[in-house]
Amino acid sequence: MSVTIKDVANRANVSPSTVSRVISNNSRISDATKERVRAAMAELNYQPNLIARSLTNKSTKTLGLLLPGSKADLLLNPFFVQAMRGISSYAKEKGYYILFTHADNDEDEVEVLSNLVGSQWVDGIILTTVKDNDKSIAFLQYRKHPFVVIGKPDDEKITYWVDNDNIKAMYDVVDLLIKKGKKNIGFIGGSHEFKVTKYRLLGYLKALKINNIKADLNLIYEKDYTEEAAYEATKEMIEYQTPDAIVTTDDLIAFGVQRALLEQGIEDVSLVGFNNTVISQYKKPSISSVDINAEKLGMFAAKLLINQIEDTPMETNNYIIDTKLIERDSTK
Amino acid sequence: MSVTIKDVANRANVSPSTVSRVISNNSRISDATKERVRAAMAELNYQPNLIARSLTNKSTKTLGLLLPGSKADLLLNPFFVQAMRGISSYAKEKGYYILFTHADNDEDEVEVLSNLVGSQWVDGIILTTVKDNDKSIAFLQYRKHPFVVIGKPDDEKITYWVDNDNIKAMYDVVDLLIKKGKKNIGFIGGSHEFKVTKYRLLGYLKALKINNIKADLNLIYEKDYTEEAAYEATKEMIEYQTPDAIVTTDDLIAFGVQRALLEQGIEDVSLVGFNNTVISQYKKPSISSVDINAEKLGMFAAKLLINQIEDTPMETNNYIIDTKLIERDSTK
DNA sequence: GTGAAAGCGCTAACAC
DNA sequence: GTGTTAGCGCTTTCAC
Repeated sequence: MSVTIKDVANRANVSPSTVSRVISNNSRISDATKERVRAAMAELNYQPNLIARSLTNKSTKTLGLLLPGSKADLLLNPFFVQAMRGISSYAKEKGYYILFTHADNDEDEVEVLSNLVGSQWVDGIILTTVKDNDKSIAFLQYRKHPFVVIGKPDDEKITYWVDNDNIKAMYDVVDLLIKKGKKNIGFIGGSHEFKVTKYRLLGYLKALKINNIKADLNLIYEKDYTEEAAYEATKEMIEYQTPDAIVTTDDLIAFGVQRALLEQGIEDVSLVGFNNTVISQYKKPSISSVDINAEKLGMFAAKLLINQIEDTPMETNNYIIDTKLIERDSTK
Repeated sequence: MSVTIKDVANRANVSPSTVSRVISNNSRISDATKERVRAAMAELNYQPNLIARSLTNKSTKTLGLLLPGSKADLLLNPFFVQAMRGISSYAKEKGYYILFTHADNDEDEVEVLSNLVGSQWVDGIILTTVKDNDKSIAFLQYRKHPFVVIGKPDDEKITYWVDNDNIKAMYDVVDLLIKKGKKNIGFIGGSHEFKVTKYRLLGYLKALKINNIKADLNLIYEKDYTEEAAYEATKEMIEYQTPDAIVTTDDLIAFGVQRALLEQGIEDVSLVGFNNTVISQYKKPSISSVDINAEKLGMFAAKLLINQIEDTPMETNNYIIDTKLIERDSTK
């Protein structure tokens, strides 16, 4: 049997409520008893039962982290891992635990959330992707459960979120390529279903427009988030016309593009990925990539969520995290 | 206010205990009332409060996953990520949540564990590394708290654990190299502090012995788990003598070795890593590596732990997970 | 400044 | 079969 607040109370010759007050550092307790209680706690090696505390407080000091279903490469994508690290660090600092869970597929996601929320197991939830018309966001909004998403949601005014400025990030990349003399720039993105694809496409289009280059729909592809889909898209694109640069929305996609290019013996096409994965620097040629600062995204997500849970006044409902193009041989 | 068991009871005109019985599918409840209660639950959209349930049951159906401190590359090492995936899948299937936490450094680790255990927040704990004279294991043993470790512990009879057969895995690698005609084989491992280093070194020594090759201490290094340390070790080793093969205990180490070799213009030294990271296949030349099946390690760790928690009779206190050498250009 | 008592939502022993 | 009751360990009114 573990030691409870009652045991401490007995030992210190006070009532349980007094012990509770000492724990929460309540002011109107005399220093003398405070000392006595603390001593008793130390002697008995008392540790509060957080479950019991959670039940009374209706707060578990736990954040739910939902990783998306379906994507087999989920945990292989360093983005999630780095984000988790940021979340975990900040949460720990603030005394929160992280409940880690994953959906088996897209349909499963709301189900998982419903259990998490309904069971009252977590004070808030962190979503790691945003889709068009996101069912999970809709659900959490409906349930009025605190949450934050990594990615810019539809209703950017209401929802709490953190994201990079994806339009600008891609704009800068394309603009740079144009300044370097590239004129026919292809775009290969992941599924349009993901917001991030959309915003990066917008940045691409914007850069073309400002530089008076007409967008060519035959140079724009939005397929799956896989190396294979990107490989196929590239082959198709090349059949129509070989661009002098290709920008992508993910390193994984860039890998597929590079494979297709090399196979065709094409060498002078610039290439840019996103997420700055470790592998991109080991490719031949090494691939330039945009570092999205995932750990910082995670940290600030945790921050927004915890502030929200604790009703800390906030000046904003979102944070924009800076990005940085890491140039390598593929854009030299 | 969320709906409680009482609300359901009122609605169905039964007592709370009856509702509770329906939830746990207790046998001696008439089908009629069962139906009525179920209907009420559905209408009210009732979801049990797991915190309350945990308090009475003294079980949270949550597993604590502790990731080690200090190592900055913690989450970058795909081993942990893959293991997490295996753990998470199995746990979910069995209705358990995963509480994810990390220590900031080695001293912090017992502290974190103590809080986790003392707060009664988790039913069991998964440790992801084992050290010589492991403080965390000692602590959990002392507290008699269910736990399982990934890695072979000192007291392999008592503790529950999963691991690869690291002696055999390395033995097979070295034996294969010898069969291929290599005679001077170097060993570069991570810190001796980690059990895994020790076992792999044993496998290395065993293979040499069986093949009547005398071990040469100048060809054996145990340093940090970093690319840099491996790079330095290799340079030192070469100064003494260039081996015709080098085996390592981690891909990261193999990368450092390869860098040193390439810099010296040495090309005919076979090289083998461990963990079969994605990067190893993209290196030039691609690096052969032992796949340790981390996801399976995680799955079986979860299995052992949950069985232990639920007092399911078990025929064993450990599982040995198979490994597989993935041959690439570095051993061709 | 401190204690008594009620209550958080659930389960389980004990009645009937 | 079903209801009554006590209790899990804590916090928090409300007394004094």
